[in-house]
Amino acid sequence: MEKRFDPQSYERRWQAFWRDHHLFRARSGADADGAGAGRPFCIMIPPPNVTGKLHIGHALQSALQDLVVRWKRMQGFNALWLPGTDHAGISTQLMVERQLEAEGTSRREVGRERFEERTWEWKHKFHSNIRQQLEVLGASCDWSRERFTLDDGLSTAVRTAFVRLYREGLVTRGEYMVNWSPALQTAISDLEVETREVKGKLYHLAYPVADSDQRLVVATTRPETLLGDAAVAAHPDDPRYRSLIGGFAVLPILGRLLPIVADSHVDPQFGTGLVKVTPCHDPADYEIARRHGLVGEKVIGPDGRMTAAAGPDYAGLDRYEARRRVLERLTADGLVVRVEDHVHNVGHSQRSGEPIEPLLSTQWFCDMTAMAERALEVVRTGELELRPSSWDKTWEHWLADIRPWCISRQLWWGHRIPAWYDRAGGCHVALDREEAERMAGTDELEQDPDVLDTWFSSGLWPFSTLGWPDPEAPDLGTFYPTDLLITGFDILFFWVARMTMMGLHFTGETPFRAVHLTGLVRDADGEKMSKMKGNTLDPMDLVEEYGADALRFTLCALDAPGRDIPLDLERMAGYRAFGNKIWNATRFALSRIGEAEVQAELDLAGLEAPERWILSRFSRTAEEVGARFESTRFDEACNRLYHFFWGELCDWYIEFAKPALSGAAPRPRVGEVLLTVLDRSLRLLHPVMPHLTEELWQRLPGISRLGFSALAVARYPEALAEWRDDAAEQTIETVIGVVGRVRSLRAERGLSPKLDGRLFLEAGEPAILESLVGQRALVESLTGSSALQCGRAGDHAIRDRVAGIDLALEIDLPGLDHGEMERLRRELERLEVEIQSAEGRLANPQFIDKAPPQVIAGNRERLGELQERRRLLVDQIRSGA
RNA sequence: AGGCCCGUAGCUCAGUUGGUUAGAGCGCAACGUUGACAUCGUUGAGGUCGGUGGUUCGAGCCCACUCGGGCCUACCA
Repeated sequence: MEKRFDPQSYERRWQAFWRDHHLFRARSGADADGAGAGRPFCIMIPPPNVTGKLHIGHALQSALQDLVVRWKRMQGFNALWLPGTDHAGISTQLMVERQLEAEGTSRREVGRERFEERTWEWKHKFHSNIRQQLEVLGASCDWSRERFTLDDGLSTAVRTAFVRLYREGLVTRGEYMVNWSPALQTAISDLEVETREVKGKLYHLAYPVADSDQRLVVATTRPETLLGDAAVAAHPDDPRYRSLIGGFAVLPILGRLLPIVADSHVDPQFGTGLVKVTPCHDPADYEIARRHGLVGEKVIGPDGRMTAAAGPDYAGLDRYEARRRVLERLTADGLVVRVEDHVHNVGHSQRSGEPIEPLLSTQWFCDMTAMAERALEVVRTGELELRPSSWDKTWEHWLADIRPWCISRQLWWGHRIPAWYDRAGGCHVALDREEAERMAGTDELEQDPDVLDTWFSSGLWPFSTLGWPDPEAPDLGTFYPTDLLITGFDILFFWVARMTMMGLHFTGETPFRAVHLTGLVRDADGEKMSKMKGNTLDPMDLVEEYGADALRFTLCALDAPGRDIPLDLERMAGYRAFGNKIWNATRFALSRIGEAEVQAELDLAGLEAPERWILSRFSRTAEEVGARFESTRFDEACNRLYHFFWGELCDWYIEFAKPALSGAAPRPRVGEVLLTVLDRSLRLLHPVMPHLTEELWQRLPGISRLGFSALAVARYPEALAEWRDDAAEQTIETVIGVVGRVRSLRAERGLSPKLDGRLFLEAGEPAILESLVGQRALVESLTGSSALQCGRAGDHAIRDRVAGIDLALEIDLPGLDHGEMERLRRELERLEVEIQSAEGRLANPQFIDKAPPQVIAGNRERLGELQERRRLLVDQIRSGA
């Protein structure tokens, strides 16, 4: 076996092996019902945007999903991890537009049809990228079931869903205030708006009162919208303006008369207590205007420029240029009373970054209230579990106050809205054009030019990918509802909530039983990764440097619930070293076990304590790891795997095995046990480190008789009651305690490990002493001592007490020097403090009265041990002095 | 404005239903290498758990207040 541990040398090979043997293909329909098919288990991938390459967040989620699906598969489940990609309307369109721009043309110039072709070409190119990257990570997806949100099946699902919602009256078309992105030239949903704090100005502007020489001062951050004002409003109880209500103000520049109205939305404390009302360009003003039956002018167009309604001086100007001009004019007219600095929140387009423009616009909306009600309920009842549950309140908060979802986008890349208009303006919503023509009674129809919000199709993902709306679809019957969703908290509302609502609405069931929400991957300093900062890590680079398994282990081990993930490369190097450890432990075993083979069933009869100990520890570990996988505590599962393999199997058991394997102190079937534990350990680790474990497992002698074609489909280990052995654990724990203490004693005194020492067990419970003597060979070899015996050592021996045993190390050494004396005195002081506190506690009648008996007994035992150590220490100091 | 999360060793983080002796990895120090692994081994130093008060026989863990950091939701022009 190669001495060097080199993940690059085998990772791709096993990916190809798994793929070529179709090990990850799930069974459905009649095939899944057959004997031995296993219960179905399904995870849907959060489909990455087809535009890009995978980032580290994808790597995290893929590592976790793959862990779960591999684990379930090894448990005998008919496990499906369904992969796919999302067409990602806006970002894909932007990329292709950028490409066209580089070619000196534009989407409008090439036309819709050609543009869509170009985008499909783009899609094909990047799509294979993503698939390949997932494979490099070791993802055990069922590629035969791969889906794309724009493929035929999913498009049918999207149209079906839209038509049904329309016929149910939940999807409607109408003119409302929407978030408009002037850069993208499309409406966007509330979720795609990100509020940022902006340092701006608050302008106090004077509006003359009609038929009076009075002036009203309004405060606004957006003077340019004045051109579209429809009123001036004050709070009804504001005494300053009460007398003016019902009168009129004169709109500066344009000279229009504006009614002065009372509306309780106005905050008398803010600004001047007077608001200019611009119904078409401010959501709050829109509401005020609606309440008072006012209409306003649209003075800003979809392109962010002023419209003709703004008057000839401003028409065609950019909104910010118009602001400057309006201010100039007002200043000249002496109407700018005051300008204050003002920090306020402004909505920005998440995609394109520019301030969004609230605009009155005709769009398609989906009423979410009823669906949200059910989504709330399933979390309340536990039918759907959010992990960690701290997200429950956020879920409540958002869903309880949900507003209509603007689902139409003025884009070209996406699902075209299945609505057709006849010449008379009649709207026909249908599954396809033919149906629409039948409904309209004419073929002179024009399809709505808009497409649907990308998240509309993503919202159907858990069932559209399985064949919905076909009720007979075999995959749907077998795998829906799915079991677990693993995704980032950042798309809880965008995606998880919408899938839940749509799933409940269309299938009557929650699309998954649990959602595991991951944090954000940050750099080692906890900074958010961003291209701007240049601190991004490309998972493919990390695979190259550390191997996919180390990357996976790191990501899984850092996935603590409700926390972001600080990705520390030193830590990843540590887990690569863990791989090296596993590699070398296996290499050691293979070189020393002679004819031994892995056993399917281990005969426990006649095994000695070290063997019984490691089997018992393994069984316990398997139980703990399984429980933590089940509860998606991947961090804890990984820590246990790490500590078992390194801290127990390598640090102790292999050391115990050495004298036995070398023949110095033979024990029955030690090679067999070592190999079998190794086999089971590799299985246990496989879901996290699939490549390394497969590579090593395939080399173990005897695996061909286990009946598995690969580790990836071997049986996952479970806790075995017959492997549990408390007596062996107790014995070996004592050995470990004694060995550790003797090593400390030597190290503290600076005694070379080569100096032979004679180890005496001076006192202790006879049974424990006996079991320890039974492990004489181990204790001697691990402490560098000889002649382990019960009995009294010479006066100058070093003495200590551990695990109820008084031990003494007799070694030919010079007397204690001053420094060592000091150290012993400090140790004594420390002991005194602890003894005092333990005594105090035990002397407290209330403690004795109320604490549970085990706690009291534990304290007593500990006090005894402390007192005994004190006695030995005092002796030591006396004899040294 | 409302909600959520975090503050534990030099760094990054664990710490289950409160049980008295707070853990890990990395880093650091000393020692160790012909026989699995220097991507290693052994030993060690280092925290009183952001602060204050409370509940309790007992608090890192529960409660209140408070300071600091982060995030989300929200139409104050």
